[in-house]
Amino acid sequence: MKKRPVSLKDLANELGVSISTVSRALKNHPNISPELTHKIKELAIKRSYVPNPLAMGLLRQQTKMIGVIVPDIVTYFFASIISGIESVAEEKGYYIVISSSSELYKKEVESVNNLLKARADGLIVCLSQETKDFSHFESLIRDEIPLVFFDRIVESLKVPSIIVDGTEAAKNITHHFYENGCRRIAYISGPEHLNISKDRKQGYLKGLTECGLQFHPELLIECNLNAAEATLATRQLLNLKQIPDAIFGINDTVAFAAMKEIKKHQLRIPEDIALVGFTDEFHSKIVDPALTSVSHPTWKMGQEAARILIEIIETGKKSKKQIKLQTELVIRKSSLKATKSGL
Amino acid sequence: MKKRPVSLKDLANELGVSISTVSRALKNHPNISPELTHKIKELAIKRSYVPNPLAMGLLRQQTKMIGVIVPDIVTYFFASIISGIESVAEEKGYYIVISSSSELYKKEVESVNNLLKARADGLIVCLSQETKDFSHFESLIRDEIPLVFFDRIVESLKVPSIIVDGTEAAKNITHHFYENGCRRIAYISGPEHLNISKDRKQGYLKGLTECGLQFHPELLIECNLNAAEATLATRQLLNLKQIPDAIFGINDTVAFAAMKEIKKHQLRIPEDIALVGFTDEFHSKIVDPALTSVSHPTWKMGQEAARILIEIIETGKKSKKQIKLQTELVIRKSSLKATKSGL
DNA sequence: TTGAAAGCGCTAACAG
DNA sequence: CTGTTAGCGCTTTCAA
Repeated sequence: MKKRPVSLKDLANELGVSISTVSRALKNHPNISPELTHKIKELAIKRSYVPNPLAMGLLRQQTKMIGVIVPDIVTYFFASIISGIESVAEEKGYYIVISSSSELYKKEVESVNNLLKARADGLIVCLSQETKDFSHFESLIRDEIPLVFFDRIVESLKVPSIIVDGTEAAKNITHHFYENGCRRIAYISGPEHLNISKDRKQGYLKGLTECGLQFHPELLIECNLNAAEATLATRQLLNLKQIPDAIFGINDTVAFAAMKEIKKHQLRIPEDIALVGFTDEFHSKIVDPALTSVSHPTWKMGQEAARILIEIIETGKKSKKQIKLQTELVIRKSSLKATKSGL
Repeated sequence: MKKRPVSLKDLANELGVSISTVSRALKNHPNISPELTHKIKELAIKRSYVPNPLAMGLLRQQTKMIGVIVPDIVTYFFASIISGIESVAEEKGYYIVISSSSELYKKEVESVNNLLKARADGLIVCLSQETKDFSHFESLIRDEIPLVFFDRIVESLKVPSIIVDGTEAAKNITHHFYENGCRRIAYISGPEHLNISKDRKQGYLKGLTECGLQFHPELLIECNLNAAEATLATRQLLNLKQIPDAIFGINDTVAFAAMKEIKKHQLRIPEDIALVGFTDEFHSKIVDPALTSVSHPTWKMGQEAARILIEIIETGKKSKKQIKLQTELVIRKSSLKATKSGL
């Protein structure tokens, strides 16, 4: 049985003063005599008084809880964004509750509801890959619960969001492939309804055009963002009469799966097929060959998301601020076909 | 500005009854007429009434918050344990707040304090690798805050814990190496003060003895649980006059680093050096060659930890239950030197 | 300069 | 069967 922590009342009783006096002294209210203030503060420390957040929350109608919904928690990408969120949350006196949707629409809805029941002050969300219906978010907006999206967002909803410039990044990848002598560049994309799939696809196509390459529909495969489907997609590419000489995976999970499948087919990376991923997971450096990937300013993404959310929570101002951050192509062995590039 | 959610009072006013009547009806108190009960419940649903957890918490002196402190959040091992914790927590009406110590003692202490301030109902903790002083936990115990350790525990404290049988697992690894023809088996261990280091070391030594192998002190290196130190340790092993023909890493992070370093030295895995990790991370299958590792019942570990903690929270009973789970050696290419083993 | 009282949302003991 | 009241810990008028 937990002991009851000391309350203002306890301190008040011990000193024979009123609760309000103690309350005031502790927040340096000018109307309390310096001596009393001092005495009260001393006792508070001695008894290790900590204000009861429940009582404060009840009074102010706020929990200081920020709900964070992510598709998964086991990738460096999300873990790092969460870290960023946490760093500013803590600084501002909030704590975060993480909820993983496991890429499932149903679990995402559940998470929203749970967080709502727990009276979270606001939500930071990255959509699950299944999510096509947004009514759970619309009702949040209706109830004016502060909400911020990141990475995978709902474009039709006027909600602040933090994204990266996936179009630019994908375009750069295509150019990088081209410069390394690749001419049949394949793209394993994600579900078409996700902004990240669309953006990167657009960049891919743009890059092809800029490089004077023709678009071959059979080189663009759409699949779910998991290893199993990516393996199948890769297999499909490798069974083409004319196989690609480069593959761009929409994320590193996809690229890792592709790498495995390419090796299985006795093809060399990058000599036969150059490979590039996206998001730059921890293990990009560990796989063999090391995977070229697109690193994201994840920490910053998290921080920005938290900053915007807390701003909305505390000022009550609505915002539709949309922040687009730039990424960086981290070139490693998996895409370095040409020797000319002095790398 | 968030709208105030509906309260019992709102419902009571709308129906012209008292608050307590509404409260009772909603929890099927027998003393309320069926019709009234029905009417009240209907309105509650219509207005989507949700009880205010802050008010409940204040009344019952509990937050329904479970604090979870882990060394990191980005490994599959911890992410999966957290999942397990979450599953039973949710079932029992608790939510969890995850705090990462980043393997830092200072951050661990901070996390404990934050969770304490937030009035978490209990804590589930895996020690940071730096932690040697346990006063922050002792004060928890003094205040009778329910506490459960997992994996890396404080043996001197009488606190319930969930661990795996690392001794048995390490012994099996040694045998596995031996059966594959290895005779100079090295072990890259973690900080000596951690129970996991000690347990596995003991198993390693036991295994050597059982296989009739001599212990060579230069084949046992103690390092911190990170890639940089593991790389150094591996280098040290590879610079020996007589290099090992097998390396056992205390976890997969260490093993991955070793793998990289071994390859760098132009040695083949497993032909020149067999390699085995621990915890069976997601990427064990992705690296080349696939890494033999020790898989943990992570989901179950999390569930058990949560179950025990909640039991303590709700019954107030003290417990020193110690659960030791078995692991499984998952054999992959990195350790299969011999062809005789029909695998 | 300090205290008393109301109220945040809820439950439970006590009256009717 | 239903209402009134007190109280969980805290802040904040309003009184003194």
